[in-house]
Amino acid sequence: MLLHRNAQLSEKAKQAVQYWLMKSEPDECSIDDVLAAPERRTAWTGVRNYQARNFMRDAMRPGDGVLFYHSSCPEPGIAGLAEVASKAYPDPTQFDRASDYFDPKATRERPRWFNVDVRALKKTRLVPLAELRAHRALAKMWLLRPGSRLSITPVSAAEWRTITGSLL
DNA sequence: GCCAACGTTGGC
DNA sequence: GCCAACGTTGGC
Repeated sequence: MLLHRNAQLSEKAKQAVQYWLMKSEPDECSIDDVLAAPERRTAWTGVRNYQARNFMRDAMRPGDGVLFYHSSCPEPGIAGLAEVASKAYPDPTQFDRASDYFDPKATRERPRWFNVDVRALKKTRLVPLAELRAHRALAKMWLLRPGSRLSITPVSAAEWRTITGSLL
């Protein structure tokens, strides 16, 4: 019985859905753009920050929940819901000389940058950054840390519930 | 366009 | 390994 319960628990821990916030500049790729794309899906290429890369490469799993955030725009904030749609794989833009994201130090044998695919689920009302800041239950969100600029940040299950349950 | 906060690069 | 210089992010 004890063994059985432990097995169930560890299985549950392994499969627990994780949550993320991913920033995108709407001029480049908005929630509408992804919803309009084939299979409502896009490759999250172009991330050139090691911490954000590591989240994708080492932690993200298909099915993880994603808050789709619009940044560097007139109304920064959460604009939609999405999910991780693939495991991480080498970002093809690092090998493309014509790409802004070309990295001369990356090789196919030793890729430096990875990305996942993201599938858009729905557009939501725009939840402005100021509203997130004002919400006490979100005080510890990574996004809201002073000076935080990371384009991919973890979201706790409690934060996810707060946002999807009472803000959207 | 400003600027604060970070991250990266490269000389030493 | 230090650290100054430079580049980038991203809200305002």
